Amino acid sequence: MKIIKNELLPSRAECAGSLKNVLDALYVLNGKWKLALILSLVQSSKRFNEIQQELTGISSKVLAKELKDLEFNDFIKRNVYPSTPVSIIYEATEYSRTLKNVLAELNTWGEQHREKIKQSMRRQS
Amino acid sequence: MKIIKNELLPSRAECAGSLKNVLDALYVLNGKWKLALILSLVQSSKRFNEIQQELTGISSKVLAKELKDLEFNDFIKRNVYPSTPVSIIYEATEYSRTLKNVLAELNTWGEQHREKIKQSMRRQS
DNA sequence: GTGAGTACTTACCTAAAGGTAAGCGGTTAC
DNA sequence: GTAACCGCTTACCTTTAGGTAAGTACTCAC
Repeated sequence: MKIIKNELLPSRAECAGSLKNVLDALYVLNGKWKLALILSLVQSSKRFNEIQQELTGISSKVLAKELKDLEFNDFIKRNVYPSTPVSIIYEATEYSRTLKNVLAELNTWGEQHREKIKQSMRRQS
Repeated sequence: MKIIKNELLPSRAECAGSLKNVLDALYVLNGKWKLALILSLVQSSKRFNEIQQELTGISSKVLAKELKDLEFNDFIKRNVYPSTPVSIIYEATEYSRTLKNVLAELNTWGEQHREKIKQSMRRQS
């Protein structure tokens, strides 16, 4: 196999750049729950138990950990309202809204993907 | 805190739906390398060693596993060319190209995010 | 004071992800 | 023959994610 080298092509550096960008994005957005959690709070602010009900399957331990992590990374804000009893509301920050397009695309793709899986299951049976 | 229930709001079901979509998408695209690997092969078909060089840090074991996984899920195709010695070229399928928008958004966001991190590092020092 | 709800924390455990290093079967170049 | 390159595989080990179950500190309703 011949490999044609063309150092003048601008694509090489661009490709490496986009690869790095995606890798960097994945680094903060990793894990099973992070993006779903951000999406949930972008849709509306919620309390701990409300989130746990919406993200069925997440344990309180993992939820607490992820919330701390997201707060540390400036994706969400933890608001304590001094009512009696105190209510704690988690809300998405402006920064997490910069993920709007990413989330929208993942939403679209996830829907299509589920359709595809369904159809390949039908074909199998 | 008063919770105003409004079952007529269409958003509730839509939110749950988009959450499910995102969760489904993340289910197949999980892991440290999967999306980067797809991106790399969407940009151009490559051989095993070429991929390993581009995704600096990935071990041959993990790369082999991820490639098998992605092939099984129809994201990539493994082509064996019977030249001497045989050359094995991995290429992205049409299906992996449906991730184009997702990857583009992750690319954009990842770049912005790195900028943000850089600036907050400067502020700290 | 008993039970329930809120927002967690803690201890414990398992499974999976992922890394290291070595090897292997083939080919090719010297 | 031997060294090197390709495309992996294997054995081994560490780290991490993530789950379970219980508990805690507080408040409120009854």
